[in-house]
Amino acid sequence: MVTTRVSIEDLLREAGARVTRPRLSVLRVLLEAPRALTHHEIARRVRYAHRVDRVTIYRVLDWLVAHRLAHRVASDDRVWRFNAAAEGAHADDHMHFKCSRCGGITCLEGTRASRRVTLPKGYRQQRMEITVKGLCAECAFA
Amino acid sequence: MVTTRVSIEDLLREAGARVTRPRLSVLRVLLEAPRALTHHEIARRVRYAHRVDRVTIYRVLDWLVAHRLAHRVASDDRVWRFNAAAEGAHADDHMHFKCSRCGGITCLEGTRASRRVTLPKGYRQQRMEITVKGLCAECAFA
DNA sequence: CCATAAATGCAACATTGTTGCATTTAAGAT
DNA sequence: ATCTTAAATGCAACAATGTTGCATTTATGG
Repeated sequence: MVTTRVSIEDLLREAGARVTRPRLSVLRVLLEAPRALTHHEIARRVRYAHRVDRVTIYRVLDWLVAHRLAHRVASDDRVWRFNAAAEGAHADDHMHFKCSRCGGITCLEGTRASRRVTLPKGYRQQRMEITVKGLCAECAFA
Repeated sequence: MVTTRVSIEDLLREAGARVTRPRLSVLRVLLEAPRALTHHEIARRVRYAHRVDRVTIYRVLDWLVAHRLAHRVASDDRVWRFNAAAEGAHADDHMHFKCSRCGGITCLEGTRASRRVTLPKGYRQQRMEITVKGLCAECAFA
């Protein structure tokens, strides 16, 4: 995704936030990433440009998620991953893919993670989370 | 599930393990639980009877999973949960349900978590993990 | 009862994330 | 351009979950 600095600023401003260097950097990193990134990966990329505290990055990520500029993706390795959701139109109802070799997580655009299921008596269904496990193109090739 | 002490011993012995008090206790706790338990919940129940080190419980759980006497279930709260799999026949291919209020996780017996999905070019599918979110009977009622 | 490998307990460490609080700063007001 | 102030940041300490190294204890076969 190609995004100029100006439009990243605009995204933040439209959300009603102060435009700060940590926010610009984190959002830019997410927008440029081809897949969901962990806090660790984000911090590494951000710090490559300039120093930002880990706690600040956690808080920026929380803020981005709360303001729907990013998605938070769970995984079985107990580490949150984050995706940019610049368009805001990114429905939160698709499957995710997790490579069992490199651990990378990507959204499976065009899939639907919703289906009515027969639950035990008294249970109420709200939504569904589906993760497809396998090998990504790079790991399958190697 | 009703299980006598003798049969729990047999389960361990058949798996080729020494029969020790921590293993008996942990497996018994899992067999008696109506849903998947966290390490914390297991430790609390085991220690109610006698003192066992946390590390030992982690190692017993690892051992049970490796020997297919238990299943390990991931969740978005970054905490592993464990189910007894006494029959060994418990296919590892069903959906899970997670209550968004109490956090409890149960297996949805009779469901299948496998479906072929169209992946990006070069990707290879191995399996699928499906979690249905909602309210369990108790929380839906309250 | 003995020998021994396996299991346990303990302390220390690792990773991921959170909280409290003092300091700095973006952005509107002057 | 400067000032004011709430918002954002940085830092230190803490919390939860899980792992590793190693000395001690113990279940089991002989």
